[in-house]
Amino acid sequence: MLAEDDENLGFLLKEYLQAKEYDVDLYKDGEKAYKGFQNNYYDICILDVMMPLKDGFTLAKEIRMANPNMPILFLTAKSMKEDVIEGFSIGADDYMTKPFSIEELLMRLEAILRRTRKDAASAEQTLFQIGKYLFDATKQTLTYENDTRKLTTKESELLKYLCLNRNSLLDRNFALKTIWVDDSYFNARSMDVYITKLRKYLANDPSIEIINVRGKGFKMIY
Amino acid sequence: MLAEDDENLGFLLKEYLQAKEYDVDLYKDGEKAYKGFQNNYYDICILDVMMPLKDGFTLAKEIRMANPNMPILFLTAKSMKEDVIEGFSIGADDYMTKPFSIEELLMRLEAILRRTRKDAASAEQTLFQIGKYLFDATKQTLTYENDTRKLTTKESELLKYLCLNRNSLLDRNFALKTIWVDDSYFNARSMDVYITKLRKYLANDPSIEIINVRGKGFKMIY
DNA sequence: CTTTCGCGTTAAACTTTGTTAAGGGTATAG
DNA sequence: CTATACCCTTAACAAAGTTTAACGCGAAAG
Repeated sequence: MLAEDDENLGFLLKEYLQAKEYDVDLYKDGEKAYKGFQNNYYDICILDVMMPLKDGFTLAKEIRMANPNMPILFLTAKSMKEDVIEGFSIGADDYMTKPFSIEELLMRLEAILRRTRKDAASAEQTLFQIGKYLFDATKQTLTYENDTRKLTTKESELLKYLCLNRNSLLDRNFALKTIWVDDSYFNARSMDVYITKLRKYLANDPSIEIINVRGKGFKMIY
Repeated sequence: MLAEDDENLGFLLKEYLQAKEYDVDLYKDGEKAYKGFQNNYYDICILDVMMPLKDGFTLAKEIRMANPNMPILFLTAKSMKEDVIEGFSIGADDYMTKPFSIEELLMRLEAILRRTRKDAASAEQTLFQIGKYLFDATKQTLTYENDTRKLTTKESELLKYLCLNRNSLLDRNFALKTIWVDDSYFNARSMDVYITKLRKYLANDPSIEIINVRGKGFKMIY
């Protein structure tokens, strides 16, 4: 979503981004932009600050109210320090002052999308930072400072699912069915043994904990 | 991690960020920085581009090789368009040209951390100040002065709901259904046992009370 | 005033998990 | 073909978490 009241600049930006394979909707004032936002799903909002009817800061607040994670990039002639700071305090992801290089805008836009899409694509994630450890689920290695340890398949799978559920529960039966194929009593005990092993491996960083939730599963926090 | 060869600027930045409660390690050339990176866990890397021994771009490539998710912010006197573009192509999250406002740096840094920490922090409130106690619902810990006690899952859940209803009623049946899944007679008695436990844990600060509302539930006041 | 009911508290009973070590199977090297 | 190493499971006992039981008390109901 692109909200920009300067016709020339707005059109130019839209053309440029479309040439880069982005789908762009251009709105020429803050109110139209907000209506457009409500009726579409956008990956990112590029907002001019000074616009008729509703300014960019107000618009951004409303957008963030509706969707706290929506990436926002401000685009403005205001370069006063206070404005930049206001922009970021609203929760902007980036703030560019006119005149700017259109290529730089693209770069910044992609830097933001890279981050925000990573979370969505995280099912494929294979590299995890666990406190001071680095865990590579593909190579099945766990590194602490200079010390790299090779993990077995089961260790690695279990740790991966704990990572994917960071700070929330990894359901016991889910883990058993995915990693151990069936959730028998003995497999459950086997999983407990593996939890003990992982706790030992991760003991160097005391901020990492694998907490048991009785009857439900485990959660790893850090 | 802060890599900056200009002594004055480096020191100033470090001081400023430390005043904002960040832990900062300052490195004065690219090679020292890389060694530091390997031996520590950082949340973000702030890299000057022109540095002795190893420039910022090269350093960034090496860092990203080791950890593709590491947030990187470039800080540089180079404002040439090609440099900005090179910085972002390496995968930078932001790029600031000198001279810059130190407050803006902080804002941009926090915008990046906001995104990358999203899963950790955003979900819901997890930290509660209960009188002189500090309660962390994620870590399941209750701290009084220097003494930290680990809570069990049920203790922690119950205390969390008491906190969320501070000074107002936590409905008995609501708590039973959310924490104990069903509101049978025995579960209700179990909850009473837990209330007793929490009262004991919180006894050090007499201004905290968990008051029973006969037939309705409990309310915690402080 | 007496009875009933809900809650406070403690401790025992029961269930699940933690931990260590031994056993069993399979791949790899000699 | 045998020996070894490695991974995973099973066993056994210890420890922790949760529920149940029992008894006492005081407030509400009759």
